[in-house]
Amino acid sequence: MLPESRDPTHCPQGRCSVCRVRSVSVCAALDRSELDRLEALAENAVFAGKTTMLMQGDPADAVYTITEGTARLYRLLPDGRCQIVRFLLPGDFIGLSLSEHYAFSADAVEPVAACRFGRSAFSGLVDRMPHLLRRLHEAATHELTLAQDHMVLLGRRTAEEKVAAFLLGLRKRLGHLGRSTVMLHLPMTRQDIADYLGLTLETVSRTFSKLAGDKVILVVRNGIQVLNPRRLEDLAAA
Amino acid sequence: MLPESRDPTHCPQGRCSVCRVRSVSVCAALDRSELDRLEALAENAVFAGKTTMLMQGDPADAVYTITEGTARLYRLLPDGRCQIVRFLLPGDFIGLSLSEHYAFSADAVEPVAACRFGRSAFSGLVDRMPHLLRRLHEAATHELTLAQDHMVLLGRRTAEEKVAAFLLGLRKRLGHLGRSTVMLHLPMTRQDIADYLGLTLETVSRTFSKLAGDKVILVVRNGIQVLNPRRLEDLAAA
DNA sequence: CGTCAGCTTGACTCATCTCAACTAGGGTGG
DNA sequence: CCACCCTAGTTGAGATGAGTCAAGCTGACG
Repeated sequence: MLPESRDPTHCPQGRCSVCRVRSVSVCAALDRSELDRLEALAENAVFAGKTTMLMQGDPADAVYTITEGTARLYRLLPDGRCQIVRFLLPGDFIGLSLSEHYAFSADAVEPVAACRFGRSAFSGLVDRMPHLLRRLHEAATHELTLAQDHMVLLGRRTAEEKVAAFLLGLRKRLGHLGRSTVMLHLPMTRQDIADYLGLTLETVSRTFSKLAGDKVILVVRNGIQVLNPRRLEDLAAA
Repeated sequence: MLPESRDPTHCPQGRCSVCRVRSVSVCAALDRSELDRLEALAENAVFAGKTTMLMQGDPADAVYTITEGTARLYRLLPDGRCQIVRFLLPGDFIGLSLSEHYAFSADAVEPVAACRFGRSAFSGLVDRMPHLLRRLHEAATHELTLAQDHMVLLGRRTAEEKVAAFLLGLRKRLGHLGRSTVMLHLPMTRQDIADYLGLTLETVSRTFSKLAGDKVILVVRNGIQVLNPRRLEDLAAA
């Protein structure tokens, strides 16, 4: 199911210098000798699809950089209502806050490979490398900007605008990773998309159908194809 | 209209050492000599109620610490729809990202006093003070956590839960600042609250009336009184 | 004392949710 | 290799929470 790039020898001893997501991850801040020190801390971690990577409230003993696959980062209300705050793609970092406990839960939505760093060791490294801290801070403020975008979406957009904005956002991120921006692979379920957009799975499904009827997208197995990106941008209302 | 604490001599030459919000602001990270250097950069800024402090997209020439008053931090959609992402209270910092352009707009909702720092000078100071950067990063990740809480609220809570959660959140923040947690002063309009909660002003008003009818709160001029905090917590659905 | 912004309330509408039936693959075990 | 089941997705019909539109109230301010 995984692309060949994720064979288990991809980064066996934490070979950061040949890491394919380094340029888009927080590790991009480091020079060669610093990378070596980071490498000493790195472990490979893999998670099967639909398994839990970490849970809100658990002691945060590790931080991760995703190297392959897709994860969902979410919060639960006591009655089971779920809000996905972000989908994680290769290059994304988990544990920016360096705090003692995770503030959210994370699941693999498809098989995930990640680079795992012990939190206290990583935190020590951050203390000794101010530009790694600077990079983490940039990543945190970037996420904050994304979070604000998402608040606008959740609070002030219609179902159709939400779905269009979701597809465009994913398209952009996949483009950044060098993936196709026409055939979007959607490893997550309709329920996941609904939990991300503050909708129900039925509304997501109906909206896909409507966009397909309007020839803006084509719904295919495990994904969608973007037929009319311009139209999609209009529908997303900036 | 302002409490006496905001007389214009409060911090005339940027007297950080006697600043009343220092302990809750990012400046708390600094020791005496560092504070002196920060002081050299500080200017006082005041903004009348209902005036714009800064606008999304503008060059970010300054960062601020709010010392008095309340501001709203928001994004606009092209058609005028507004989402307030956060209300700023004394101690809150604007400009965590240190980026070249503001990613949001901010208005004073009541008269605001702030400590103003030129961005490039402040950024230079951050480069020379790693624990100030650490503090900024902590503040950024804390805001990220708040942003995630707010996404859950916007995406998955009912109007009543939203209003209850808003009141409890404000109550907690005001408590932190040593203000009353029974009589909550609400300087913002119903429209502001609606734009914060992803509702309409009518729904906010109706929900206040309903909570008042249930004797959970009492609606008074320019604020509300919390009659039954326990009940309010139940209604907020954690 | 008149005007106006902010707030409340009512009546009605509608976008989205809820509940439910049905379809399509994919995997599993006999 | 087929029959079954199970998960995921689609679609329909009806319910409803929140929005819209509109009227009226009230205290602040000039």
